[in-house]
Amino acid sequence: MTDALAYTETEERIFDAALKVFSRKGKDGARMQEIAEEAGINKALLHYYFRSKDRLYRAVFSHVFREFMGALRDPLKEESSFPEILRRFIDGFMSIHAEHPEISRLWVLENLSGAPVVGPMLKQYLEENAETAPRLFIERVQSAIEAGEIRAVDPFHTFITVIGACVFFFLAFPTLSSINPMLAMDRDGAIEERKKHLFDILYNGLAFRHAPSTTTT
Amino acid sequence: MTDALAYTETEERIFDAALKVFSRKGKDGARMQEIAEEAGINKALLHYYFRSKDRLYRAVFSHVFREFMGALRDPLKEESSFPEILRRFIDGFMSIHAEHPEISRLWVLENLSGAPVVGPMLKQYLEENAETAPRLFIERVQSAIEAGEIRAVDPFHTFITVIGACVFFFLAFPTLSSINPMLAMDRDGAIEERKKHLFDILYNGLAFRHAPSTTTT
DNA sequence: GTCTATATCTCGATAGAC
DNA sequence: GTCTATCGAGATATAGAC
Repeated sequence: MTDALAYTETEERIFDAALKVFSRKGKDGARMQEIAEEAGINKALLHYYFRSKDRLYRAVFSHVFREFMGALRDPLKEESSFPEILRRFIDGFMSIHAEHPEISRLWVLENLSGAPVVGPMLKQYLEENAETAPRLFIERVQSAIEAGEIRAVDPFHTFITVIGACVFFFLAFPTLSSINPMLAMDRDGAIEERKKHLFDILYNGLAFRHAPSTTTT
Repeated sequence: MTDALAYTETEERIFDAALKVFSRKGKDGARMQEIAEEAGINKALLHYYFRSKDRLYRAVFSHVFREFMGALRDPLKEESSFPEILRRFIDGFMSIHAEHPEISRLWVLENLSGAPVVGPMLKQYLEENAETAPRLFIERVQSAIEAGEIRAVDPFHTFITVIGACVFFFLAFPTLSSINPMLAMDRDGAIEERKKHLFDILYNGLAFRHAPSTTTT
């Protein structure tokens, strides 16, 4: 995170620390003291830079929001075959999470407490932008159905299924590691395995079981 | 929740209220005052029954844990064909969440903060019980593969995918409703739609695309 | 068992020295 | 810009009346 922003070094340290703590405990559960320690400074400096806990949270969340929506969208704009798009979408999505699992943690925490910040933010984003990730994904699925490339599935539910199957791995990582300790022992290997599995099961789930029913015009 | 427990009526009210509040804000973010108001009593009574916030949280979580693991396991013990088992597993899992979305919220919150309570609890549960939901699910998938009923997928990743695709719908419900307002307008209908979609895409994802490669012996 | 009142502590936020 | 010290609100938890 905090890649290309007009932040000083200290602001970045605070920002990253806040992201980490907020994504573990949520806005209410997070402690300013813990964020300060994580950033290697003291509480007073947090307020010097961000005035209040609420402003700090909003700054963190809105930045993460924009980064995330952009990263989700980009692979969907490429011109490729449907399976190739799907593969890149899954790979990209998993890679973002591998590096920054905080993003969807923060997002889910928002949802659990009724989405007070992300709700209005997303509403505005969807109104102002034509090419958003969910819309593009749904359009891609619809085109593929119309072209006879995949079965007639519900595009929106397919979107939820793909996202959910990707994200859940990171959301439930500690529990899943308790069930299968190999996950924690070789996290990177498990993520690569998971990318392959996801494309395999999901594309197979979308594809026709026998031959395509229509010929492409 | 709180179905067949030796709790008084007041204890149940506290219990349900605590589950609700903990599942929205997490253990640290939850306020005893809010739990008391939700239960229609005052703070002092919470401490009378459960001594401390920590004990209340553990009581809530361990009960939810047992209920949940049992409900997950039951459909996997039935004697049926693989697709029928899968369908019942998905339907049952979705129905539990439709009625009690707090369960997986609480579980995910635990994971986000490093699983301090569920980690040891799950470890002990897996050691003491032979027939647990993850184990049974994996065994079912393995048997189906060996019988030539489905493709040779990774059973553990398949478990994660099925669970994740089910749970994410509830975890991200507010966000998904922003994208598609129909979800919130007809929640029950959307859940039934989702059950159908999930079985369709996941079973199709597991099945052979052409004919089974081996004949059953 | 259930309440009010209060003790004690922790948190977010600010004041002020450097 | 960065720190220490501290205020005041709000949190958990307890005491004690009924």
